[in-house]
Amino acid sequence: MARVTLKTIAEHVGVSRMTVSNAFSRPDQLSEDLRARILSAADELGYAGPDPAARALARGRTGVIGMVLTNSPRDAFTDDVAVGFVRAVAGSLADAGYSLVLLHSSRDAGVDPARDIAMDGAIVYSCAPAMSAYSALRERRLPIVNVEGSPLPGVPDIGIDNSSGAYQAAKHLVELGHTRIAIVVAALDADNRPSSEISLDTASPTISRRLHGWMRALDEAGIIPSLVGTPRVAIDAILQERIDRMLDDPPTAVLAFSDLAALEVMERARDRGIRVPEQLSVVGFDDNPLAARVSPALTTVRQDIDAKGEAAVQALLTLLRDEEAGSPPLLPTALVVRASTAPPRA
Amino acid sequence: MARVTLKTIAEHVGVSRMTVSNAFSRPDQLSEDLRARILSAADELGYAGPDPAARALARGRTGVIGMVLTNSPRDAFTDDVAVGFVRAVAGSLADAGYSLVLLHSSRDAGVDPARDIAMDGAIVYSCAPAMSAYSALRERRLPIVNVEGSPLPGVPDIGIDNSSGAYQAAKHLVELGHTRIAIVVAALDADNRPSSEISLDTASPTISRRLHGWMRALDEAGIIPSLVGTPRVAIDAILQERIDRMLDDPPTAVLAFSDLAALEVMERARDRGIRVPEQLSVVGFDDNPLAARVSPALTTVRQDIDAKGEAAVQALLTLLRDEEAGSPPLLPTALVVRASTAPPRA
DNA sequence: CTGAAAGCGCTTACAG
DNA sequence: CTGAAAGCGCTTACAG
Repeated sequence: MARVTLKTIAEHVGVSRMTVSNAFSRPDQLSEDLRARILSAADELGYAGPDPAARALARGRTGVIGMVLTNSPRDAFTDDVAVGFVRAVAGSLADAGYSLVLLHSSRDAGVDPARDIAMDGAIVYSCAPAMSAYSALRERRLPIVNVEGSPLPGVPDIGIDNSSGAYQAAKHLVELGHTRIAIVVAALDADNRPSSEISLDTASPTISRRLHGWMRALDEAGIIPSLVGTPRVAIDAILQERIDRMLDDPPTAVLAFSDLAALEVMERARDRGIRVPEQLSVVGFDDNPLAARVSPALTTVRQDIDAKGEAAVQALLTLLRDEEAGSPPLLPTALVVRASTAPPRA
Repeated sequence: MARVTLKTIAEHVGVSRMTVSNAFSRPDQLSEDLRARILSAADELGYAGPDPAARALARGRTGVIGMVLTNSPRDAFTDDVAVGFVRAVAGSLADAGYSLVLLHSSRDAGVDPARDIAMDGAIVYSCAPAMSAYSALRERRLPIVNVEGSPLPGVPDIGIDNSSGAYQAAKHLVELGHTRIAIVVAALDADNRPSSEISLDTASPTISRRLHGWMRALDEAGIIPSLVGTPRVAIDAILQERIDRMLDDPPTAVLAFSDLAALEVMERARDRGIRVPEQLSVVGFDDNPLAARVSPALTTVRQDIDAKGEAAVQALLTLLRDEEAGSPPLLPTALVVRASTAPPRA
């Protein structure tokens, strides 16, 4: 049995293909009675509706929006903040009738989703401008929105105020009286070295901005922190080992690039009998739902991930309407003081 | 400036459109030299490669696989297990050169992704067979794989052994000597009633199987548990309130449908000064990464979510190759005893 | 309210 | 190694 198409239905009912098309896509273009006859014939013949691929070509619209994540989906989905962002974006997109496709960066088999997947636009999340997916999207002249990335000419940027949040976090430690402070980051290769001795350049725009905020507050207080980091973008064995080394001669306070990293520090401190916050203050970033749950509850910097997702989708929808979309102001961040920070012991 | 297509390049170079097509899609079909000329002309003219929508129509293949989640992406992504599954599937799919599109169930604006998005196949996760997305996919005769769902004729099923895992969990409590046991679930409306008094029918196949396992072990011991549940599929205010009510006159042990629900019970118990495990034993399900982290560490049932994702993708790839794909055996589950369970106090 | 024409941009056999 | 023909299944103006 050949495939059932508009044509099959048209011949069956005795009308033209395009009347059948109208029956599905523009109900107001034909009489109710004729439409009912067409629909019931379609049903009878097992026709599920116009073929989406053909429709996409003819209409020039797919209903799909792509999302480029820093790494493979496997890595990205171990990061709670990234997951929260995907969730918010998928939700807002669904409200607008779009579906979200996850674009991996292929190094693998000849396929490059950013180049080969049919879509109407894309959201690029926390990516270095050099990423190949990025250039593929730009070459296709697809509408794109940049989230927590480095600014690119002509591309709307969405992001939180990382720098100000980090500044508040570091300032909080300074005000508590800490002077021996370590900073724990990813995407930066640093094994317990003073910040004055190593380059603060990192491939991650987000971490770069947080570093900037922390350093500004510490600079103001004349404090030179030590840096603990891993070249990878996520918490890995290298970082864990370096955190351990840091705890051999612990600072009195730690600024971590994420709540997950902060928890990592807290757990390792606990294993060694270093008490938080009495002996070690720890500040996270993100306000992961976990942060309020652990004990001691984590002092951290809150960001509104739902708002970020919504803002990214709104900017993209504006672009899809062929309107200009500027970059909205940075979304606010706020220090949330809980129980993991205290003055250093005398 | 008109859009740049194969034709533009062909005219520019002075070859036919299909030679240009070959340059991109079948490099072995033309001389290296000609191909280089074509590619550089394309580059110069700003041609990003064959249009994916047109290609999809001509090839009958999109490179996209859909995923239907129980609810809106917003709900699904609050569930760690679902997120882990999406992660595993997206990863395995990427390895095979496919991208994952998240399909929401529209009740909203006329679009129904399961009907309207171009894709090569779909994975249906933990859905009731009645879901509209389901029937849309079937009508389109798309290859589909069913995960943690109710069996459907002709559709491969992937799932873990929920029933056996739950049996082990309940058996563990029985062996510790518990007789006053409560079961906490979602997707089942039950406000602290004995299991003998209410129907165990639930819309969730997963919870239904877990219930079956728990009840079997308890039946064997002659124990009638009380049931605490909410009609919604996720933890909500109703469930929290009913858990609170349960703790007014607490059992000595709780079987929870997920680790998150177990944590909910533990937190509420702590708030009231009910000690876990001394006064209340708690068993979760899933072995969420959190489970080992909380204190006391949670006794739970482990499932291998990565294996589940990989199995689903393998089954779908088999179908896409036009081969028969049967349902593999249920993936194993195993009780992991940690610190949240103990014998009841004398 | 209905239909004939042109086109969306590519690929798949098939010839030469 | 290269190209002319047919087709993928639909939709968009435009006439009538």
